[in-house]
Amino acid sequence: MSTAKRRERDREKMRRRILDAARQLFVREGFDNVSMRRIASRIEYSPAALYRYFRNKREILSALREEGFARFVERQQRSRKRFPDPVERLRDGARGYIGFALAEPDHYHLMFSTSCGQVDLDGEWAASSLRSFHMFRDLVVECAATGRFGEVDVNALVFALWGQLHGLVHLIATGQVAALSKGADLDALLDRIIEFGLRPVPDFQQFQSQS
Amino acid sequence: MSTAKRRERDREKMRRRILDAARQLFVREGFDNVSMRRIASRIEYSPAALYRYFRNKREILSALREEGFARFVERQQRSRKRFPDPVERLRDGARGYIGFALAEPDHYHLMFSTSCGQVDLDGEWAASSLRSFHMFRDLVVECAATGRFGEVDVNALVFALWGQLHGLVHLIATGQVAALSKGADLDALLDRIIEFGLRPVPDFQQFQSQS
DNA sequence: ACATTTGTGTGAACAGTGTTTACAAGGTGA
DNA sequence: TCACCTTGTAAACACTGTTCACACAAATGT
Repeated sequence: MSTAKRRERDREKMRRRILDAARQLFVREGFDNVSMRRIASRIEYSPAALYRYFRNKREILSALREEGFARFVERQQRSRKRFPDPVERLRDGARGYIGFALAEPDHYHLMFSTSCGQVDLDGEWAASSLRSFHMFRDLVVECAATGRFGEVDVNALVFALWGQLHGLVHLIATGQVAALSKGADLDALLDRIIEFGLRPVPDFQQFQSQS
Repeated sequence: MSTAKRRERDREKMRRRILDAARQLFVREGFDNVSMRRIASRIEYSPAALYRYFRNKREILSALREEGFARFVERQQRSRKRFPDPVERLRDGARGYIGFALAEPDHYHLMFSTSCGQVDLDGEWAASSLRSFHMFRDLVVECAATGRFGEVDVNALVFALWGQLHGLVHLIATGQVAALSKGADLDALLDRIIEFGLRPVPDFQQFQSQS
């Protein structure tokens, strides 16, 4: 009776072991520089064993990405509760995004950089990625409603802000910001960049000053 | 006497043939999915022959990237002459950058996407990439001088604008803009995004209206 | 003219890759 | 006890990037 469930658990345990081994290796050496044989030997199994749990190497990466997105969404949603002002949340979200890329570069790279060669909008990606996209979109809609960004088309605003964040994080994650602005206070610099990106439109009147 | 020069020319011709074959293949199938054997067979040589002209596969990619950057810089410098106003040039540069990514996705991908796995700041990249970075930086400095972007630190401004552009192009190049905003007029959307990204700071007075 | 050096192309091999397959062992359910 | 199903494996397949000893031709030195 319960053997089925125990076997299910064992199976999940094995998947975990594979994923953990794979993540550690991928992160340290990059997806392409890690072979199935290495992953297998790290958990002391034969290479073919991995194929009982994952269809192929890419599927291991996909599973790790999925986990990364889950962690990311969770992290962002925690901040969501704390700030009532949507712009404040956007600011915090940007910091969180950058912080995530800096604090967990392993997950970040797995999620966004690894295997850029293939643009994969084939389902697997869509599932977890679309969720965070919609989260972001909703937030931007709220921000647009404050008038801070003028009458701009929401679609344009979404891509402008998303692209901005995405690009900045990319520059940071690839070390170009650090390399090209040596000696500067990185945290302060990032705050200035974020603040500039969120600057209100010229004719924005902030009428909700405390009262 | 002239035999040396002729041999040099022949050598260059051979390099060209290899590069052309490699580019066509890389672009269509991605760096990792193209083998040295395929490149070789496409120009009807043995695989080992390629190693007389390039140290390894990565060096072929590097050479192609170099060419891509040359084309890019040249294209941007042409626009540079046409517009006296730096902000206008920035706008045009952004359009040019996006246009380049859309019109020559092969070069674009070769330059920015391919082989993201390895962050390569090892000389080869620095040479051609730094040039276009400095071009961009100079332009931003000019823009900052107009006051349009307020008193913001130039460094922050550079990364804010660069990241913005970089991220946007990435979203476009990976098809996410097209996919997520189906049916919208892409050109108009992009213009709105660019315009939003270049919006002046709230207290900017445009005192140079014609006169 | 001859000998020698130099450059170019090659087949075969090496060490590695992702993945498949035929097969063995062992627990599960009837 | 018997069939079944899952898990693990060694061996193989068809690749990969790269190297090397070797052949051949053209350029050079004498």
